Amino acid sequence: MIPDRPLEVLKAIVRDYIASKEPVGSKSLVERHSFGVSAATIRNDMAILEEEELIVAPHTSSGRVPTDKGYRMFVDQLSEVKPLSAAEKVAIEGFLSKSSDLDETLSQTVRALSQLTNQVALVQYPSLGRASVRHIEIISIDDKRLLLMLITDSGRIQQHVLDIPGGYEAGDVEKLRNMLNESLTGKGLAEVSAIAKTIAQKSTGKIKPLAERVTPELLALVDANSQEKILLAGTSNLARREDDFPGSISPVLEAIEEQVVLLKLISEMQADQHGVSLLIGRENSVDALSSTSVVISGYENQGSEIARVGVIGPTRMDYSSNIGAVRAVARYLTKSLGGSQ
Amino acid sequence: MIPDRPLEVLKAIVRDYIASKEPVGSKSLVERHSFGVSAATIRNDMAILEEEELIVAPHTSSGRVPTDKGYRMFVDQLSEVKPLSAAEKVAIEGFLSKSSDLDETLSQTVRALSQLTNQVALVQYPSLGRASVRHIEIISIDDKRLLLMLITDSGRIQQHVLDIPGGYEAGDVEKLRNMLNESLTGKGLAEVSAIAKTIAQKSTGKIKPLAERVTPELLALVDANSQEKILLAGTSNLARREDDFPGSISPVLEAIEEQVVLLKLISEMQADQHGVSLLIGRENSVDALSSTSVVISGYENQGSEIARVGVIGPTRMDYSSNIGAVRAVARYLTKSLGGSQ
DNA sequence: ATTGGCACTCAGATCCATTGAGTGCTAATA
DNA sequence: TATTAGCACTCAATGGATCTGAGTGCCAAT
Repeated sequence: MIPDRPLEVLKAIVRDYIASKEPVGSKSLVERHSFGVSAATIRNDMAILEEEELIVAPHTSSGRVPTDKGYRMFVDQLSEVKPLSAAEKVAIEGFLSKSSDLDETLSQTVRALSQLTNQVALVQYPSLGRASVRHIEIISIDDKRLLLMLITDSGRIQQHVLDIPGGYEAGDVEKLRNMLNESLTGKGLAEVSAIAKTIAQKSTGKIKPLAERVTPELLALVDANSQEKILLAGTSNLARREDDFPGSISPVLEAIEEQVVLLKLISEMQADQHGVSLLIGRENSVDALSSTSVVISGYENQGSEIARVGVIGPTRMDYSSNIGAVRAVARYLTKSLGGSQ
Repeated sequence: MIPDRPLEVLKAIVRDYIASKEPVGSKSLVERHSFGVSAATIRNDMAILEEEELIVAPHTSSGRVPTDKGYRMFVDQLSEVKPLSAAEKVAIEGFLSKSSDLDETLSQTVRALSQLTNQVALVQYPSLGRASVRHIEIISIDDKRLLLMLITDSGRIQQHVLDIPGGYEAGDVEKLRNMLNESLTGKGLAEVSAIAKTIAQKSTGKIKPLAERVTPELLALVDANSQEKILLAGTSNLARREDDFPGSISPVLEAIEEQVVLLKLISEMQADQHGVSLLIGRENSVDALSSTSVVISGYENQGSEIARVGVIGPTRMDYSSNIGAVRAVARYLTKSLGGSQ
């Protein structure tokens, strides 16, 4: 479709623009790269690119800037992404090796990724989807309160404090816990709801009131667990890129803080050839994010993809290194979760 | 010290400046407020205020702007703060009544506060200081892994997954848990360290290796618990106030994301007459925050102050309503924690 | 102590000329 | 046919120069 040299010109324009943040013109292009042709020829090529809407001129007589479509073609042409430096690898490993607690692992991961990329980093909590119950625990706190815990095989732990106004007996709690674990351990979260209800109904005698108090809370925990959640880090990195945003950054920050929106966005994305998924500029459906790009990869727990991790930044970002970093972090995360979780 | 009318003039200047964001001059002052004197007289008063460094002129011939010292005098003169509207009260109660889980309560509180004030809101997790062990739990996850939990009386729950490469026996775990709870429940966190070590030493036979594996992790949990932690919400509210900051907001955002700095800042603050503590502009020691003010109040759990909650925003903020909101939220939080935690 | 009057200041808006990077087009060239 | 040199043209950005008006400080009068 598009001849060879013009394509090279496009790549050069993207790279120069990312580096310099100035619209790039034919002359500076020929002197920075060795195309072996004159500026006039480059201009002809640029005319082709403009025809294809891959680049655009901010004003009649000035250099060109890549369009979303231009960036898209650029990344699709990327044959290899920038690998992490040894130092960066060490840094990630150091971050991730410290902990085997899911909360901590994720929060360290997201911080590491944001420092690595100088962008806003995000990580999605493992979603319930295929998660199942690993263990249910009921702990006595004092004579009128219990702590109910749900542990899923994705490593997520959720707890809730229950008031039992009438008090309870230790033996009953023990029995209920055993009942719950026997019937629920290993079951998918989706099944829990139905099973738990029958337990409440089937239980008899002294246990019944306790069961009827506990099971609804258990369901609430399952629900809370299915509420997808995102962890953010490095919001100020966006602010530092202030002038990459027309008008003000504030709507962008708002949109990013809006979990629901972000979740929808990243859950619709599908990995491409590099194991990462990209949305560039207006390719995403959120208006406030029309001048940002999102780089996402999935991470896995025990072989099945469970959630995503990535960065979000101005369209004018260094795609190559960001893709590399996101991919690497996703891999380390998978490794770290598979190993000790 | 400062005569009556000039003081009134100062208040008017602060209020007008907060509302209009423009330096305020003598003429607009006399027409917006009824001082019963002429502009020239106001000018004389303003000269006094300027002499006292309560106001300052951005450039030789323009209106005046309050200095940090001016804001300080203004808030110290505040006899009453703006009470919350009925709707706002309902909103807070709705937010807080939903949950008895500490994590959730705090995260909802901080979100509520940020929406109420349109500022960045922050809440400090209950600090260990006077916290003590409520319960220690060890849960079997599978045959090679245990989940260790520490629950403090401030309601904070901390957990960690332990690999036990050699496996373990259920009975041993049971015994160890009982030992730990007997000797540690009710003890202050500071004491835990010493006691736990003697347990590891005193334990004999089969339990010893397990105890030696578990107690260090328990200490690590205590340490993690003593790491103070802050929850933030509404960062984008700062961005919306962009032009209240000279240069760029990005260093401000960075400073706010720096937990250590913030913690130091708020832990040094002491409540004043309104039950709130204020730092205005350069009164705080963090350079990047020199054009922000911090409004903080303490909240309590079972009668003793345990941590703080507040907002941070541009010096040019509506002190009256922010103080009101922070104070109210702190009270609701205390109530909510005292009641169900 | 307060006020009207007045000369003075200075940030910000408006207008204008200049500059220069960059373009599109054309005619010549390989 | 693809490339190139040359040239006229465009237009954002820059830097005065000028104007305006809100606001001041000060003084003499009340």
